[in-house]
Amino acid sequence: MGIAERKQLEKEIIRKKILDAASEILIKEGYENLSIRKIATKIEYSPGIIYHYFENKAEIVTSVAEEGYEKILKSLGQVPVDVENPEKSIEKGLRNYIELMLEAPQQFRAVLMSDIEAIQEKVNVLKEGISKERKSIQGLCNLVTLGVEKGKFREMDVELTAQILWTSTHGLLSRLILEKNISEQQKQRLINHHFQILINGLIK
Amino acid sequence: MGIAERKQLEKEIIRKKILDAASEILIKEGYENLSIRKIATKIEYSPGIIYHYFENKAEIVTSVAEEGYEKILKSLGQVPVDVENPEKSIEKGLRNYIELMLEAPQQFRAVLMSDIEAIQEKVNVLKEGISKERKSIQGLCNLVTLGVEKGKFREMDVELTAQILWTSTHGLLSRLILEKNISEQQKQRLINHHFQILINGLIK
Amino acid sequence: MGIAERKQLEKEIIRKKILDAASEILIKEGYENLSIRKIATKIEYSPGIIYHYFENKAEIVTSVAEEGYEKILKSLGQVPVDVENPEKSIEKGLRNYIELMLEAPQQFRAVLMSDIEAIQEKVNVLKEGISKERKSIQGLCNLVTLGVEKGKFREMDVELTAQILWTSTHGLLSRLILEKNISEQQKQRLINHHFQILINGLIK
Amino acid sequence: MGIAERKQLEKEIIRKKILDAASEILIKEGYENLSIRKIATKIEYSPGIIYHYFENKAEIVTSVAEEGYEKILKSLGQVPVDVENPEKSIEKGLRNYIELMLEAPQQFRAVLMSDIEAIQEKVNVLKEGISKERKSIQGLCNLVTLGVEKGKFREMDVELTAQILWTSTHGLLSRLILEKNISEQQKQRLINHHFQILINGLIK
DNA sequence: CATGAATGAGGATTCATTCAT
DNA sequence: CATGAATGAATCCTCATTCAT
Repeated sequence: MGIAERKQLEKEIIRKKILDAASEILIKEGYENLSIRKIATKIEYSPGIIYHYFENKAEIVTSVAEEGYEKILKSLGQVPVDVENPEKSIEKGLRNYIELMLEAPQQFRAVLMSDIEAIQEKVNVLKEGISKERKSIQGLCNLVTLGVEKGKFREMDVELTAQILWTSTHGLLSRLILEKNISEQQKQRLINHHFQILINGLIK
Repeated sequence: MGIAERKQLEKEIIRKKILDAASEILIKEGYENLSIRKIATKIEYSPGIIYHYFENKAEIVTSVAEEGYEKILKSLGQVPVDVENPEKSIEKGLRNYIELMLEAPQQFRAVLMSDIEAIQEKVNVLKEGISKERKSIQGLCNLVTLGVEKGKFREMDVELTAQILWTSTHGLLSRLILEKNISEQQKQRLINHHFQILINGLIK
Repeated sequence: MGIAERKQLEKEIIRKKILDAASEILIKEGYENLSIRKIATKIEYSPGIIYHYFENKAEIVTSVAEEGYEKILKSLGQVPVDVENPEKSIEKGLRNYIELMLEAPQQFRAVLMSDIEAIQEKVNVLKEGISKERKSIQGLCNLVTLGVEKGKFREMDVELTAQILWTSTHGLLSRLILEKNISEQQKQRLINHHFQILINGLIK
Repeated sequence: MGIAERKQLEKEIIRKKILDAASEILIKEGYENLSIRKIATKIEYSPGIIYHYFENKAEIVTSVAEEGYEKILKSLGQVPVDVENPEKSIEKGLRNYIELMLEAPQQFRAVLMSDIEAIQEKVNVLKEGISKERKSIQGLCNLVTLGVEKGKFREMDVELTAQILWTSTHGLLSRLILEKNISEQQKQRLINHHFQILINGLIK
């Protein structure tokens, strides 16, 4: 490994450190409380140094959001496909997603509720043809297709269906995150009911 | 009109001015960029005067949110009930709601996507028993009840159903607002599909 | 009573109201928290009106201090003279004073620890010949004179003695007021010891 | 001298500058008129920078007070002990103290007449057992003990005596500081008389 | 490469005071 | 006589960013 390479690597490591610190603050304290100084303190470097690795604060936030989005993607993709009961796989994947996000609600907010354009570009999901770009949506598409082919689901536009499955779940999730004081039991009831309606909405 | 009355009226006008300014900033620049100073500049008064009309910033934000929420309520309540086809009334009401919110997207964000406690207290919707407090949910409940009684909808918990109808729509709406560059046509396709799945999810 | 007179009287009443309100705030919340607005709210008038009765805030504070000082004076003068044991009267008077001030510590601070010139002019006590002006010091002087004449006290400058009796007591008192967390018992021990030393300092 | 050291030194210098500026304002204008902005203007820096060197305003005030308190301590401790005549050492120490404080009257006020909790914690003197904590009181205690042992002073509680010696002197001093227009001669007469009474109050 | 001092602008509030009504 | 709206300056403090070292 040449010197240039090693330097590049080191640079990557610090970048990672900064992003991790930012992520942690975002997760623990929310976007309003994220500041360059806090990041610097956390990584035990000076505030100035951060500007060697990132143009400005916005770039950090965007990068964190990207990382967060990767996580989201994975949660949806990791579910093993139950070929006979694709609706079960859909439900499982989305439940996975809900659980994961409820564990890091501030990150969810940062990624999916912020209005920073750079983030939204990375995260958008409603465009026609998006299933070719986003693996998460693609996964849902595959499962829907399966359901249709098996004759379990109604005939319908597959991508649109995947999108609606996702936006609906997203809606429930964002309210679950914003509304405090909801009992665990009520949460579960809501989630269960959500899937009852959605899955029933797919089935013939 | 007496002097006292006129003064009262003038006071109301300035209050309104402040709220309008706040609203405009909220709509154009989002919550992060709302400041007392900005409001003052907009209405061409000194910052201090704002505290004549409002206790503090939170009260302003809350008031704006309340106004926004009133709008939301109305959109859901104004739909005439089609007794024979409650699912049509549900869809109409929620479509109304989507349209209205798409016209004032930042206000929607301010009210329904902000994490300000004072606001959330006024708009929370997931609590068990909420249908007794919120007219909007109550309206949905009535329509669902109707559908069940008519034998059109499956037997199910009415309040939970109303809540999920709302959160799902909320999810689609919030993504429609955050994702730029979606064609009008795609928007309509998504909205149509959304209701196809949801309504189908209710029906026997 | 003529109209002019009655108006004068009314004016006095409001002045009194303002001073009482200011006094109450001073006593309860201290000088730092005294504001024109708070006074206005308390007397249920508008802030503006206060400037009809007083030049500015300083004048109010000064007036309150004067009132407070009157109180202080009285506490020292009201003790019945024990001709045979003037040292007992001295102690009683000063103990009276301590007790009174401990009940209204903020007022004590406002009057005796503030550095507002106008107040200090009314309250000074160290000048040579002050015993002719200040009844309180005069009272102490009389008691000291009595002690000297009876042959109980050492021969000494009477006015200086009265002044030192007062400043010493003032010193104890001001520390008692500023230092929190002193037990009642310790307070009493200090006060007792204070008089033991002082009185012993007078006696032959 | 290494770079780090020099930087450290420079930092100390600015800290000192800030404290000096604060001290000066305190001395000239009193606590009510001390503000971060004023300090910044005086040292010709921006207000923000002050927060590099101090957590907040309170820390500045506390630091100034500490400095002042150090002075006080020294004045009381520097007097050589006259074993045969401890009363002379007591008087000398306290006279020292008076002189020193009269030279920096507003600093005295800042430290000993302010009601800022953080300061009071550092200078309180009336608590039972304080002689173990405060060297100044401890010094007085030693001298009093000496006097009692030599049979010159009456038998009495040593700590209480030290405390009263201090509070009495504090009382005289604070009045000397607050009352303007007292002739130098009268000042001296008062101080002399003060010690005559006090010392006589100790002696058998 | 890294520091950390420094700035300047901005954040929410509070206040004494003035003045048209 | 009395109001109360309005100001302007002040309060403490925080922040993203820059830049000499």
